Amino acid sequence: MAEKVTIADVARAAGVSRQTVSNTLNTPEVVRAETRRRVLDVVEELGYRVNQAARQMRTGRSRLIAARIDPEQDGINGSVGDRFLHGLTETAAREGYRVLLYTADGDDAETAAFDDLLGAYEPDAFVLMATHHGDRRTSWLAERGVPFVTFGRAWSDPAAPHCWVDVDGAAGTEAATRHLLAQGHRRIGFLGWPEGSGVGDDRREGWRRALAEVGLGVTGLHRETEDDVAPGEHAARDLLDRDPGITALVCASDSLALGALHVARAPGPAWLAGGQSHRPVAVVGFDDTPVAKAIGLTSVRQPIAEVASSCLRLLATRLDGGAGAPPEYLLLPPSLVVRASG
Amino acid sequence: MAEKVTIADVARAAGVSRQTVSNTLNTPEVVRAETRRRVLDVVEELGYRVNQAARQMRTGRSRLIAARIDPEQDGINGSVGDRFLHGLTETAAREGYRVLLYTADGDDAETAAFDDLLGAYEPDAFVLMATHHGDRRTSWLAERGVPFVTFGRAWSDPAAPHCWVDVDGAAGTEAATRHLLAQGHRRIGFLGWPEGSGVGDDRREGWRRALAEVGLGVTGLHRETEDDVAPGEHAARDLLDRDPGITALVCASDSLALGALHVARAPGPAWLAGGQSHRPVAVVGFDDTPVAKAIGLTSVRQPIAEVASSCLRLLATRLDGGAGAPPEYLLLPPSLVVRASG
DNA sequence: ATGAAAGCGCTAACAA
DNA sequence: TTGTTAGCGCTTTCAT
Repeated sequence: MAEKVTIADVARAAGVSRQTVSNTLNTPEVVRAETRRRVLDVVEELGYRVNQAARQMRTGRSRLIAARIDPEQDGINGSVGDRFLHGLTETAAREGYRVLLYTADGDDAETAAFDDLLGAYEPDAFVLMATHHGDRRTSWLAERGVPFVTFGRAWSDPAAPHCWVDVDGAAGTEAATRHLLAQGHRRIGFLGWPEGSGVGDDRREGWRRALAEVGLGVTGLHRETEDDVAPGEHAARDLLDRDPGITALVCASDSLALGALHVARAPGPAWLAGGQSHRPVAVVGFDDTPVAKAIGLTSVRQPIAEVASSCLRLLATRLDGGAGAPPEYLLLPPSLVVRASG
Repeated sequence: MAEKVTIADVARAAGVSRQTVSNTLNTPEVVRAETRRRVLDVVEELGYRVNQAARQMRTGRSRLIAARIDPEQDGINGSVGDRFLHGLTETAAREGYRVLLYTADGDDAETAAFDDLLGAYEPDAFVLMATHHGDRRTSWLAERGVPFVTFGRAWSDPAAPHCWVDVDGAAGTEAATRHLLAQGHRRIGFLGWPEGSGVGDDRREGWRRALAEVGLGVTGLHRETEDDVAPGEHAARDLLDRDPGITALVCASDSLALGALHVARAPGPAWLAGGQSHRPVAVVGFDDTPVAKAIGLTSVRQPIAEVASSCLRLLATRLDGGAGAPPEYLLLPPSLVVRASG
C-alpha cells in the first residue's frame, strides 16, 4: 500500500502551517507568491494529494457524480447509454469529478438508490437518462434539493426547475424524411412506439412534419409497436402488405429498422435477403448504433459525447459556485448518417 | 437537501451511546439482543445510513472499486467491456461496494490514474480488463500492495500474485472448429491478430488443436491482421483467393468475422451479399456481440456476467477478512451460439 | 454489555 | 499573510 502523505507532511517539509498548504491549494490568491511556490514544490515532490474523504467531511462535497448503468439491454439500444457514460466519465475527470455507478430497475428502485447513495457516499449530483412523462425520479430529487441534470427533456414540465440536455429527435426524423423525399420517395411510412412516450411521439412528429411540408398526409402510413427487432419486422410487414405503394420507412430506432430490413430491400447491394422475394424499400433507423454501421443502415445519429459533456458542464457550473443559476435547457441537433439502406 | 441523520441522532433516540449504535451495525454479536433490536428500529425509523467518508477516515476502507471504462471503440468489441461493467456494478452493490469509473489511454496513463485515484478517493481495489504480456499495470499495483483482480489471465506469469478470471478462448475456437468439422467442413481457415497477443494466440491455438485432433494441419490456412472490419475483409479475401478450397472461417473477433462475411456467404439465407458472386463459406465470430445477433453470425459467447461476478467475489473475499488468502485463478468456459452464418 | 476518549485528514472561522 | 482552534461522523482503544 502506498504510504500516505498528508497535509501535515507537506506543511512540515515546506516549513508552513497546514492551513497555508490548504490555502495554497484551494485559495491560492490569498497566499504570497513565494510561499505558494515553495508549497507547490513540496506537494509535487512528495506526491501529495488531498484526501477526498477528509475534505468531504469538512466541505460536505464529495466531487462524486452518480449515474445509472443500465441492465444489459438487447445490445442495440443499450449502446447509447454506454456511449453516454464514456462521455460523462471523460468530461467529469476534466472538471475534477468522478462518476459513481449504480443500477436500478424502474423509477421507484432508482429513487431508493438515490436515497442509499445520498446517505452513504453523498454524491454531489445525479445524471439521469431516459426521462419520461411523469418521471418520479426528477420530482424526488427536486423535492429534496439534490442537484441533477437529465439527458432527455422534462417532458411534462416546460419550465422544469432542473437543467436538461436533449437531442432534437423530431429534427432527426424530419431530416431523414426529407432525405428520402429528395431521393424521390413519396409514400414514406413510419415505424414507432406506442403513443405516450415523449421520445417516440417526438420522433413521429418530425416525420409527419416533413411530409406535411410537401403537402403529404400520414393516414395509414404508420405503425406502433414494442421496440425490438421481431416486432419491427412484424409491423413493417403489416404496413407494407396493406399499402404496397410505400417505398421507404423511417424508424424510431435501429432495432425497429433492423426488423424492417428483414422485409425490405434497399436499392444498391442487397442487405438482408430472406428466402423470399422483397420489395425495394428504403429504411432509415435511429441512433446510429454499431449494428447500423455493420449492416449499412442509414440512421440518425445523436451527438452523445456532446450531450454528456454538456450535462456535466451545466452541473459543474452550478456545483462550483453558481448554485442559484436558473436552469438551462439544451436541445442539440442530430445528424443523418447515410448508408446503403436508404 | 436531505437532512442528515448521524449516529448521534440514533444514539439519542435509542437511549444508548454512539458506540453501541456502531457496534450494533458492525459487530452485532457483541450487543445484547434487546438493545440491538431497539437500535435497529431507530435506524430504520430515522432512515440512518453510515456516512462513508467518516467511516473511511477511521477504517481506511472506502468500499469503492475502481474500474476503467473504455474510450469509445468501434462499438463492436466495446460491447464486451460494457457488459462487464454492468455485471460488476450489480455484483458490487450486492457485496456492499460501489464502482468508481475512470478512463485512461494506455498502460502508463492508467497507472497515473491509479496514483491519482489512490491519493484522492482511495478505492479499496481495482478491476482491470484486457491484460496482456508485460502488463505494466499489474506490476505497478502489485509493487504497492494494492488489491486487484483482472479479467484476463496473467499472461506472463503462471504463478501471478493476484487473482484473475478469464474465459478459455482456446476452448471457444476449438468448439467452433469442431462444430464446423461436424458439419462436414475439412478446410477451415482462421482469421486472427498478429502473434504476441495472449488472447489472440490463445484463440488461434484452439482452432489449431481442433484440426490436429482429426489429423489436419494448418499451413496456409490462417491470416493475421488488425482487429477491424476492413482488415478482416481484406484478409479473408486474400486467404480465400489463395486457397479456394476453404469452406469455413473461424475468426478471433466479430469485427473480423463481419469483414469475412463480406466475402463469404453462409449457407441458408444470404446475409451480406456484395455486388459480386460469392463462395458459400461458413463464418464463426467471437464475443457474440449485438452485431453478431443482428446479422445472424454464429459466435463464441463469453460468460461476461459470470466473469464480472467472479471478479468481484474474489475481491470481496480478500477485502473483507481473507487478506492473506492465496490468489485464485478462474478459467470459465465459453459457449457457441449457432446462427445462420455457420 | 456499554460508555468515554481520541483521532482519522481536512478546511471554515478566527486570531495573530 | 500566516497560524491556531475546532470539529465534520465515525470506529478503535480502553475503561467501566
